[in-house]
Amino acid sequence: MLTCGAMVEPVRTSARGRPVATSHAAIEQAAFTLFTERGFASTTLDDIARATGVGRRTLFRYFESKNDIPWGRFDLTLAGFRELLAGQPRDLPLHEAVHRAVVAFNRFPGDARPSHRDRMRLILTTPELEAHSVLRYADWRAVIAEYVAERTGTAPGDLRPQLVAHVSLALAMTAYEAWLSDADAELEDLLDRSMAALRDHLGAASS
Amino acid sequence: MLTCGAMVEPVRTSARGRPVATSHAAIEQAAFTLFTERGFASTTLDDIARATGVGRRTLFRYFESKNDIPWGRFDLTLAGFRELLAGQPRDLPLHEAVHRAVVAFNRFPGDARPSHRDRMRLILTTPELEAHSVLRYADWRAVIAEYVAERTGTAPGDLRPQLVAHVSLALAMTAYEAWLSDADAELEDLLDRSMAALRDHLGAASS
DNA sequence: ACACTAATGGCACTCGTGGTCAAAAAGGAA
DNA sequence: TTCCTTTTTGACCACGAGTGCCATTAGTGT
Repeated sequence: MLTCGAMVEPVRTSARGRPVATSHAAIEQAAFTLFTERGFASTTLDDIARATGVGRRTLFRYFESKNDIPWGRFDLTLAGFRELLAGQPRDLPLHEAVHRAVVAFNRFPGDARPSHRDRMRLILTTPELEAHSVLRYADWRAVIAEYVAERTGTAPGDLRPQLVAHVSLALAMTAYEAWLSDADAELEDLLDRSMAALRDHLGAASS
Repeated sequence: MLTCGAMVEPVRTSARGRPVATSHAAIEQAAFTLFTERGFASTTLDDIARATGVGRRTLFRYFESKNDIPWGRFDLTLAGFRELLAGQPRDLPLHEAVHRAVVAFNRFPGDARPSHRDRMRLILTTPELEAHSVLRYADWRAVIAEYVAERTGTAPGDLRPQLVAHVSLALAMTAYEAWLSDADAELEDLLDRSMAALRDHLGAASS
């Protein structure tokens, strides 16, 4: 669902003016520590500001809202997702291409696995975040819809692109939830198994 | 996605004590008028309280939050959904049974169509509401998961029930969004077409 | 030293939300 | 009628998220 944000700060255009006092990554880490200690709701923005050593007002220049903090720089990772889709072989069936890109998008280096899991657990088990996340998911879906539209010669808003986007998200969510509840399962396998379960459910041919 | 709330107030057990000053339906209607006039965000709870003629504090005894107002008494309609599922012939393939129940759940008497559409338009085009709605969707999904679990002899939390629930929601969302953007389309047709598009996408047999 | 620039952070304000509690408005019993 | 019980109401208060405004700060370039 998300790559860690790559932790790259968007290079300042000129070196003029007052230097920045913090970074997205710094805020994110300080906040995440507090969230796991006291819980998301009982951590105030004042707490996060104090922990980061920055004014409360400044936090809002890095993140649009408290709910956006756990997602990090998700927007940056969507560019990568777009590339993954574009890089799929054109002769692959559409559903296969989308599925492979989704799987690739959620492949993480082994050492990043634990933190990714913690992050997703926070997001998927905190009601406020669960709700807020649909806005991120919408961006993610848009990337898929665009790709499907391009390959089928339709508009992104048409039924087929939207359908594929929504269903792909449904598969990913199913896999993620299973991943969180089953300690030693591979996310990649779960994505495949979700897809297989869907085909099976609809009584589809083996592909 | 939702039936209008049936507008039934939960009968008071005894006629003692101070009588109620308003009802869910009254608040809902007053609020909806304001929402369409000034927009959701710029309508404050004070506005709604004033329009309904009750204290602001009282609103919270009828709805958990401002975001809950447009959904009305959705919880009550889920009971109906559960019955629709239970009423499907047992010899129907599972995917067919679920699909028919979803279609039936979203069938509305002709005269309720416009208001239902206005309500869904508000919910699906207001970011705050779009986000908040996932909590309602989760309840809706749980109903499906339970049914699938019961028919397949699994637990509601298992992969198959969760998968079917998520995908069913994806289909419904796709249909609803298409319904809102296409003035003269039937929701029922769109649900069928979404399902057909999914089967087609996966290269499934004709059923 | 001086101007310029960009980020910071304090202040004040609105609004949603929740806790507490006295007052209001009914019915029933003496 | 009068008092008691019951239940809802609504006022008051507190807290936290989010936002607009603006003086301050800390750099760079001349």
